[in-house]
Amino acid sequence: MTGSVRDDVALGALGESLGFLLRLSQLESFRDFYHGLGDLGMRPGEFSVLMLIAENPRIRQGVLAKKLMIKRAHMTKMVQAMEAEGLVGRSVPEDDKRSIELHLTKAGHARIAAMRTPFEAHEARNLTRLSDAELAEAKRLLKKYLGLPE
Amino acid sequence: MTGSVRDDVALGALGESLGFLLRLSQLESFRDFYHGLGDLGMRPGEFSVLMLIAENPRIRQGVLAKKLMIKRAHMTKMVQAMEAEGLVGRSVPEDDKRSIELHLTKAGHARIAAMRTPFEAHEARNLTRLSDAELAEAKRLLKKYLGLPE
DNA sequence: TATTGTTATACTCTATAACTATA
DNA sequence: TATAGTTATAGAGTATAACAATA
Repeated sequence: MTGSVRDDVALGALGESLGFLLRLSQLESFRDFYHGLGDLGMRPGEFSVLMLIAENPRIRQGVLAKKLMIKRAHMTKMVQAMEAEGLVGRSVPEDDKRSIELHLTKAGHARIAAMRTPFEAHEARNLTRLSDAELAEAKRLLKKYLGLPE
Repeated sequence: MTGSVRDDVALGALGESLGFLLRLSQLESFRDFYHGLGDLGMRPGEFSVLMLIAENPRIRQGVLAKKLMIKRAHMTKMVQAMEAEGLVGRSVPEDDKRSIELHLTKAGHARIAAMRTPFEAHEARNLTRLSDAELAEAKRLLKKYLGLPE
């Protein structure tokens, strides 16, 4: 039996640290993501890349990397893996031949479509402890913290 | 010059995802942590371990690992490194010789004391975009999301 | 000169399983 | 048998620097 010893832990100043709370919350959220979408063979980071390409066809790798706070070197590997999987296509634009534009293949769109319902279920699960209003307020505050538009 | 192309990116459904917002917010917060405390040779995770040991003398490794959502195998390595640095001491309690109790050494306490002011400055920096009241509300909501006491 | 994407390297973090010693 | 910590291994994420092609 677990918890028999005494595992109530005082958090002290850490319990009032935004960064600490963000870290734990993010781990909790990712855990739920894997719980609901793990079988679909996609991690949160990959999912976000796919979603952003879908929303922004012909987006460039560097722009995508910056937006997702992923290093360009890492983005290269992710995108190459997704291209090998047949989810993403790449093309060099005429106006800047250094860069690479990304788009979803048919399979990429299908993958997103397949994940949509379990993803929404995952999002809905966040309501177990937070009310609708609280969840909305939490999102609003995080967006403001990030400097994102309302 | 950066931003000359057009790097306004539509987030779509992702922009309304709590997990996605948590992820970006956490990265932003950690970035600031490194900016303010990086020179002190301690990462956010190590700092949280040190703080929790300080708050809970004689805490057991497994309890600490569970609270911080760190795998026990990883916690072993972290604690060993901190012991090698002379920050943490370990002892086997009489009542359960399988387990290990942790405490801070004098150097460990000194390290925390040295980090206190820059850590508070880091926390204060979170107020640049959020008001006092908003920051407090954000923390309250995250704690509730985590199932932590008020 | 600066930027885009690439490659290579190293380190951290995570996940898993097998192991030991205790319970 | 179950649990606490350890070890080993593999994979994923991150950071950095050097490079080629292009701007």
